[in-house]
Amino acid sequence: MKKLSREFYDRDTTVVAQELLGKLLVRQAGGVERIGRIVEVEAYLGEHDLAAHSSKGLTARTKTMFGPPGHAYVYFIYGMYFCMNVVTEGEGHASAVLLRALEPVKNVAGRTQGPGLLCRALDIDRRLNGHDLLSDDFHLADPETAGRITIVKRPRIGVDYAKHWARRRLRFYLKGNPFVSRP
DNA sequence: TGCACGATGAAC
DNA sequence: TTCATCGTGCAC
Repeated sequence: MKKLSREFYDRDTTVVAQELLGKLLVRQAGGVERIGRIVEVEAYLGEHDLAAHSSKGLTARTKTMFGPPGHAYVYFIYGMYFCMNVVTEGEGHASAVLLRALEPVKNVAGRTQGPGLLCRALDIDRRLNGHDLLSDDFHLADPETAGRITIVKRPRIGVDYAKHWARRRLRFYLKGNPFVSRP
């Protein structure tokens, strides 16, 4: 189980998003190591992408997205949930990949089908915004047990306000996986 | 300084 | 389809 490198994240966001499928999210908190396999993601392609928070420009909230790759962008939404992203590409590109669903692997209690639920299950909240994903307590890893997978491409969820960007198929998930939030 | 609304999830 | 619940961005 090898930790993903900085270089992995510093590439085209649609490529990183698809390659994240099947990877492991590792979170250590309170002496417990929790692990989930990524089965659904969405790519957010920078300042031009009207669905991306970074389309508002550099603000206190979007600061992490504008930062270096390989860091977590965690935000609070609808007054009750947190969502976790992985920052991609070079500093200033303001792109990221939203983790939408996990398949439980180790010490995962509660459901993980959806961005808000997976954060709750893995104890991910605002404290982890900007956290380096090459750290020991919070990172992604390669399971190195690669099997054949088929990737399904669909429009992103909940971004109908984003004009033509709403139509683009930037949501990726593992075909047939029962933990995908909205197959 | 106020206010509309959101990269959600659950209930009805 | 409605609602819980609050931070963010933008209008005033």
